Amino acid sequence: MFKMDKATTDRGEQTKLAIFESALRLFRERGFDAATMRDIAAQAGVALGAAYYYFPSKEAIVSAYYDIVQKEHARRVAEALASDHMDLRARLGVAFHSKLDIVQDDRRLLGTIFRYTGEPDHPLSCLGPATYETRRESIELLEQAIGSESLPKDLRQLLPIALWALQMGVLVHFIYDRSTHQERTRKLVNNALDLGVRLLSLAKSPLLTPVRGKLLNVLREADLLPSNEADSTAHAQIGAPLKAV
Amino acid sequence: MFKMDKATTDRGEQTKLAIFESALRLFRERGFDAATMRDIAAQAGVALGAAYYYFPSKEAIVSAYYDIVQKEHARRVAEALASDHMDLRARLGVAFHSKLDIVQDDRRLLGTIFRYTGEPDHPLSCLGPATYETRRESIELLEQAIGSESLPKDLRQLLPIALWALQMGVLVHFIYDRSTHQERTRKLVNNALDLGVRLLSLAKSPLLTPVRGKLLNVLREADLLPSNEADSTAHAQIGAPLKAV
DNA sequence: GTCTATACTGAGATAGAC
DNA sequence: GTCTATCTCAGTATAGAC
Repeated sequence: MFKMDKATTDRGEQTKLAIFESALRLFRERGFDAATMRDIAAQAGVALGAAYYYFPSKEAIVSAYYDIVQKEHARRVAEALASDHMDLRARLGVAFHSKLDIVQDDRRLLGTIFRYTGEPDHPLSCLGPATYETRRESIELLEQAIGSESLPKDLRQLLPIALWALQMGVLVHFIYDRSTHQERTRKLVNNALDLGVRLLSLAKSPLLTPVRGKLLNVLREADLLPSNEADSTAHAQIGAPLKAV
Repeated sequence: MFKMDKATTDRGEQTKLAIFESALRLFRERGFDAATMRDIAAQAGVALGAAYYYFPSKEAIVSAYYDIVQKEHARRVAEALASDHMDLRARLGVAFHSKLDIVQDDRRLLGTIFRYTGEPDHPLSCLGPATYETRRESIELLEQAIGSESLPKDLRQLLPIALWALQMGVLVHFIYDRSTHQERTRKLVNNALDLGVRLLSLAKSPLLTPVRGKLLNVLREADLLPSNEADSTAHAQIGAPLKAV
């Protein structure tokens, strides 16, 4: 399941993988904070320095984990979309549920993703410029799931980002969900998508074009959507999910 | 402006206040991470242990700060609502902007509020059970701002929580906002409230009663709203903003 | 380039003396 | 209530083996 990259030699790759897997094992057993870098290195059979040689910080390991989750997510969604012909609701269901399937056993680990939400300049800030690329891939995956559904232009721009926001919310709910196998979150996803698809049909109505326009303007002014004209000014980053700086 | 509580003696209160103010000063100067507990204690003229006697952790100081912010917020909103007769839009404007006024100079500090978002059991998790009381007060304040506006029962239940969620989002935007004096966030608040109040009139339409019902059900099933019948089962906490355990 | 071994710093947090 | 001493652990530094 796990394939790491960027270790230049074959042996390096082996070592990096060993460190990564040792870390994951300890994170799952004891939680992120209780697992020390020294234990991780020891369990992987390498010296402390080796761990830091491959991962600049403990959080970087979680970050690598999340990258792998994202890749696996993309793979599963692409596979599912290719094989079957599904309607929008079903395609979104696949996108949302497959994500949860992947992280099902790592909820505590997933939580650390949010640790730097409030620190825009931190390299691991989940809304910051440094994680722009990850965010973009995540949104593009949802665009794929939307596919060629017939939509007015404004909704086509809005929907992927709205879904991304929903997905972030779902992940938070997932982390807090104490029901067995997080069935509540699963239900939330299903209900939210059912309702969302229904609201989408409503929202498509030409009667609501002006309201949609207003909404888009609000989001654009807040940099939560890219503005249409090419503008070179650098603004806030939280949003600007489509902007790199 | 700052009044702390729970220091048993008068001298204790003095010390606690000194530590708190020293901490705030250093947080503002250097940021949360760069300000060490040792510096805070030194600046307050006490030993390290004294600082930990009054605040179990560095984050707890921020937590205390946020409690004070909340009290000040309640004061200002109550004052404004008492003096003038404003419409809903204006009242909500006061609620949202006065909050931003209070934290205007402490954006970096505010960010640490979100540090434990992903750790449900942490005492400072901003969505966890441990901060339930703070959350409830915050929602109640927004209920006051809604006041006696005529609303269908379901919207009356939904609106305060929706506004609270909006406020959290606004705070995140505020932290990431690089525009001068965070004027973008101010605009976002104004635009969002304009649009929101307009959508609210639309949403009140009896035609939409079934859709509203569906929405409420989704949220209730996810424990994002308290269920109507008294149920004794303890569920997820993220939501259940009205539940304590 | 890939590591080991070891030592060191800094800072959050705690124990126990007073 | 307050201080001093101490602990733990992330992270850095360095020097060198292969």
